[in-house]
Amino acid sequence: MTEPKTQGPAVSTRAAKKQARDGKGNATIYDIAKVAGVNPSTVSRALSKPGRVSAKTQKLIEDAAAELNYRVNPFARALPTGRTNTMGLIVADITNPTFFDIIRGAETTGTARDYTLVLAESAESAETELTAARRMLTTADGLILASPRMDDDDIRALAADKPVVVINREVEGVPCVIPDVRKGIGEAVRSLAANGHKKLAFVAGPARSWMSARRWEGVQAACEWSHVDAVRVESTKPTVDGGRQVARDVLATKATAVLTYNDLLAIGLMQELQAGGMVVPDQISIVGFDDIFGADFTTPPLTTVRSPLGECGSGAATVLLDVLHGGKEPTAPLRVETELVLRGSSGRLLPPS
Amino acid sequence: MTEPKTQGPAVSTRAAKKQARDGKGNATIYDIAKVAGVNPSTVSRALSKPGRVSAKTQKLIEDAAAELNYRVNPFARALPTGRTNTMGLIVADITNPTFFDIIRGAETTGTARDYTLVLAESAESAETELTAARRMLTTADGLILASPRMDDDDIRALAADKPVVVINREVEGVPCVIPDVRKGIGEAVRSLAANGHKKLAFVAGPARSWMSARRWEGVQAACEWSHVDAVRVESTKPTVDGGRQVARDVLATKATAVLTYNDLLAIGLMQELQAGGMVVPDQISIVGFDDIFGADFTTPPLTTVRSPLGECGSGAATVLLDVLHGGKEPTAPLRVETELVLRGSSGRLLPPS
DNA sequence: TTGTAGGCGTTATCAC
DNA sequence: GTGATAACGCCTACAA
Repeated sequence: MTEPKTQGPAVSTRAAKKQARDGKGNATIYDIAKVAGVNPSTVSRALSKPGRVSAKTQKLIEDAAAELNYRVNPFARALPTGRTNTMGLIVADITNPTFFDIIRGAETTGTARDYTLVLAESAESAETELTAARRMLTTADGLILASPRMDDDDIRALAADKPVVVINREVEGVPCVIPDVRKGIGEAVRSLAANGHKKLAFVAGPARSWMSARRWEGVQAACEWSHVDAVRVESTKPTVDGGRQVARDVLATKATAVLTYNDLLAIGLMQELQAGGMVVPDQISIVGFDDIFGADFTTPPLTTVRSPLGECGSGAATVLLDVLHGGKEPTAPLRVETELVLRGSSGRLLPPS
Repeated sequence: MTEPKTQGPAVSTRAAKKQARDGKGNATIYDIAKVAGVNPSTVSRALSKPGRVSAKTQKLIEDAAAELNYRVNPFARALPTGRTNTMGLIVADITNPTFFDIIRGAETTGTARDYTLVLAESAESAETELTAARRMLTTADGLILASPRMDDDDIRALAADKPVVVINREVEGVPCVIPDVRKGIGEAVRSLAANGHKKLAFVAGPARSWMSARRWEGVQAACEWSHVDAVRVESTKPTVDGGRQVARDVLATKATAVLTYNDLLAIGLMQELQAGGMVVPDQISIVGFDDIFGADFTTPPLTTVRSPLGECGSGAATVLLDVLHGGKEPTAPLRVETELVLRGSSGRLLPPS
């Protein structure tokens, strides 16, 4: 590198490096054993379960390991044990910001406990999802499924193999982390009712989405309680574009307030309505779901029912790791709370002038 | 296990499953060999490199494998070969949408070539980044570093071990994928100049960011060409919040147009300026960088210099996989083009009324 | 407490 | 073209 003629730089060095330490690759427990003057199995014990070895030898071995810059070979370890210190996470759509916080939450708590996160995307397809899940389970110690689209039975089949935790959906017999939508939706509907709204439209999400069904139930219940009419509108896809497309149907309902399956739909819907000359919230109130990144970029900023996504991700990871470490599988779903984030896109209806 | 009392559901079933196939775990090439009546090593050959075995035996083996529902054990395979069909990706901040598209691009092209993506975050710390990178390299076949913060030498050290590809930064001797900022910045500055702007402020990114330096250079060059004054303003962090904080300094420059290191800064800056009563773009034009998710949520929607992030991710993955498959390391950086996305946050300056 | 020996599932290097 | 056999690096009874 420091020499004049730097031709194929990295490649050649790579080969050289491999040849270090007497022509072998990385240091092994055998090398440590030799240096420390003990048996390889003692090294193994000292390095995996401290305490099963005398303090003296322990130190001897640790020093030798440090000196040789030893690092375990994960594959060699995985072969007999099957454990890889790895957890898989499958999301429906990597670019959907809903999952960003989930990913981060899982990654952070995983890393904190020395687990690596392996990520895959299902592209909103139940089939791709199952394939990815199967593939991951061959190498990962456990799996987190965020808003899975596959059947309950498929999920249970996976869970029968290795620990699985589901986010945003309840599957009997499998540990789940689910936002409890009632509080947040209740707050949203009450706020809308207090502002004089009598009819509310709910823009639903994907048909296979368990969460969409729960949210619709929650909306109906809250509306009944607050004496508000609730009508349901179907969307084509849970994206900004889907929100634009559904605008026409929403208007047709004559509802003065809209609650959408997620923020993306809300943002698209708002854009389309505003483009059509409507004033938000003077002529129509819009409330989203999740409080994703960017929800407050809009004008007016989006009122939304926040799901603590990061908490879901870290909660799922925690449950998974606990089970992996011999803990019992939680029998009841881990519920996290939702809350209304009141911003500018909802409010009092202005009388038509 | 198959008995009536199914208490802890998943757990117990899991144990049962493990016991299938004569008490052993999954089918191995030995099982296949037995069924097909050949030697295990022949099975190995047939399954890994088709063609080294007679067509007849090949079929025999494949049938047996299918029947036994055989799947390779990645660890066993990795042990002798060291290959894992895995590539690592390290990003500075998982929740920064700049990286979303990069992640997706890498994941998609990786999956297409049967590689799994392993993800880690450095939390904007050079140290954490290096640690994560080292850890990944023990298990992954190669590494993609997106906007790395560590030293060039550290990167080269990693690259000396296994193939590494860098995104958003140029490191001598290491394959890189970098957006060429000149075109996009040129378009932006010319557009601003055409709208009568005479003085432009550039809000810089992190001091360690290679990209920030390139963008500042590009801005200076383009401004010189267009006879526009360019002044540089430092930011505390490349986030929405950082954008808000820098607003005061930006105003102090008396510049009528601002180009920020990234969209996040631009959005925060715009929010703060608007909160202070300024009208964008009538009183000040704002142009961001990257065209991240949500850049068009703002009012006015953000004008920005788009970097093809997804392309960067998939390009990096492609380069990495090519090298992994025996290709030569590209000697020159892979350059992708930037372009101005003209939206509402930039335009003609209105005379003070 | 420590050493011995066998195995985890695959690939690679030989012979045949 | 195919079969035997030795690694690969670590774990874990079992024995000492």
